[in-house]
Amino acid sequence: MLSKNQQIIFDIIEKAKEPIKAYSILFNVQKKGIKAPLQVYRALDKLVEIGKIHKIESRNSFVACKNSNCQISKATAFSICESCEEVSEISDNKLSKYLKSFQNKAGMKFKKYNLEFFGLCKKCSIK
Amino acid sequence: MLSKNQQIIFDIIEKAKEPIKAYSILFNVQKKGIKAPLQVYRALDKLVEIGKIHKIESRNSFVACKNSNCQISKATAFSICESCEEVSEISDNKLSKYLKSFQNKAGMKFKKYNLEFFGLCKKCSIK
DNA sequence: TACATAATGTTATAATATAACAATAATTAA
DNA sequence: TTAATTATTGTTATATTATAACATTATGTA
Ligand SMILES: [Zn+2]
Ligand SMILES: [Zn+2]
Ligand SMILES: [Zn+2]
Ligand SMILES: [Zn+2]
Repeated sequence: MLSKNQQIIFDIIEKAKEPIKAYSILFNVQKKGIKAPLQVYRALDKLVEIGKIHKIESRNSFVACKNSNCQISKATAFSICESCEEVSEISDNKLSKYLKSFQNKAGMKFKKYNLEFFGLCKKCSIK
Repeated sequence: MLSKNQQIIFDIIEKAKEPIKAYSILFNVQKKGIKAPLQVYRALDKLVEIGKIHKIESRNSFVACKNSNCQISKATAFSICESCEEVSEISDNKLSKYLKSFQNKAGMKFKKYNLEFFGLCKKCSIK
């Protein structure tokens, strides 16, 4: 169960349909009484922790999770268009299976990963 | 060929042997006459562009490239210890081959990717 | 030379994120 | 159901990361 602030902030992110930044969220929720950056960041931290949202690290922005399984596994993959900045979450069983079981040469076993692909989306590659 | 500032900043990063942050670099190069953040960020941008260094996006820090091939391909993968923050660049042909050729369902072809694995390094997993 | 491009220097400011402390709400254990 | 514990909230101040704008100098090239 999400707390009041968590729910407010999650709703904004989910409605956004595109990555949204913390201070843009803040601007959007000020009418609902959330006035300080920290209130936003705390909710974001929690939402990331429970897998309801993901942070797009290269863009410092946040999106709602579109899958069901990464809530547990913290295995995230995104495609990012370098022209229009469209971001979409990749859901590919083969890819996630491969990466989840990946072990590096030092024998380090990983608990989670984040993968960001960059390129041009369909629309932008036509232009 | 690196310019004067680029070389100074690259040397710092290479010597560091661990990810280093922009303002930490700035502190280290002030005795050499580089006084402003922008001077550091411009050199960093260029060094990232030519593949001499990589940015660890989840940590806002920079490391020298340990491979030879990602200078061209911009295909980067790192393992990050969540306890001691040790970062190492992964060099795994099978992995990079797989990811370079990855296509998502929308048929989007990618020019580059960045992958960050998180877990506990050998040392930290013993404790 | 003259033109273009890349790099530098400098000041100011924008954007992103956390520290520290106090109060309140929700959960759990006795 | 009271007490203890944990999670959440509110608030102010500040730290950290990054870029805008403009002027100047160096380097490469026709
Ligand atoms: Zn997800
Ligand atoms: Zn696009
Ligand atoms: Zn590299
Ligand atoms: Zn470690």
